[in-house]
Amino acid sequence: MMESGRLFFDPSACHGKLLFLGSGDGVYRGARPMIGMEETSKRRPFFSSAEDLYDEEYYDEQLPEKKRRLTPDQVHLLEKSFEEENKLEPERKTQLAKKLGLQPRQVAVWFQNRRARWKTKQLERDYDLLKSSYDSLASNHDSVVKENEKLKSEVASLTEKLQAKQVVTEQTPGQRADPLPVEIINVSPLQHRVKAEDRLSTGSGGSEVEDEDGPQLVDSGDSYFPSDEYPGCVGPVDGVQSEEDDGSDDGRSYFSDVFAVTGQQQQQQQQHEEALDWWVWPN
DNA sequence: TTGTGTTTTATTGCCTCC
DNA sequence: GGAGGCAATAAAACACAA
Repeated sequence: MMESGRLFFDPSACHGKLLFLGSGDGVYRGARPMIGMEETSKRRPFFSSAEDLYDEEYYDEQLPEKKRRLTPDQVHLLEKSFEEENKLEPERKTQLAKKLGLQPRQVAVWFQNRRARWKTKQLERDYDLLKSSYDSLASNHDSVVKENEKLKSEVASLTEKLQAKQVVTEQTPGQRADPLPVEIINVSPLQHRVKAEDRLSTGSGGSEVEDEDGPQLVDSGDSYFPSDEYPGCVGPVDGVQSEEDDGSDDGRSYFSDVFAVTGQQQQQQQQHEEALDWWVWPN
């Protein structure tokens, strides 16, 4: 029994184009064997037993150039080896080839194709992770928009009440009757709430909020979203910083400090990072 | 049985690294 | 320049529905 060719064909004979029918244009068209369709009746089933594979008689009837699948045992060993290290050093290639009764070239090709399959799967996994991450962010965004709408309507309602109250005080002698400043109508809902509360609680009439463009809420020591009133809001507002203020720009989401990350999200993040670690194969 | 889709084995050409 | 890796691709082998 031949050492290297006992299981399958002799791949060394397959590397050239001599065994293949030419396509006529000199261009290689793939591993077309020199056998006719009548050979199909001699096809070996995919899951042949090891005994069959060592049966010389079985292969004597086969033309050597026929493409064959590896046995489950061979694939198992190759998979184990791939798990240990997905790249193949020359020495390991030779050892594996001897062990499996294959040509080193076949082992190398198997690893090459296996890496390609792994990469495809990895891309699918990465896509799924990114998609779930996006879905989660989109969901958060929706809830923020709804909360914003709710706050806006609350501000409008409070403004109406405030104006009504001022009308009453105007008609009452001895009371201040300052007209509502125009700016209070135009500021963002959050700032609006701050200004209104400043006026109502301290009576100072002043406000430290000057910039209407950004969410620059000055630290007053209090949360503008009392947890009992706004259970959906996590953490004090003074934790919100503008991007300019934030010296700890580590590339993470701006919202990560505002919205608590769920356990699931943390797990997904960790999985993704592990996946990316895997992605960079060691050399 | 047959047509069709998927998986596996293998080749080719290009690129990078030493 | 040779060795090895990867992407693209071909074709055999296989699975499966009609």
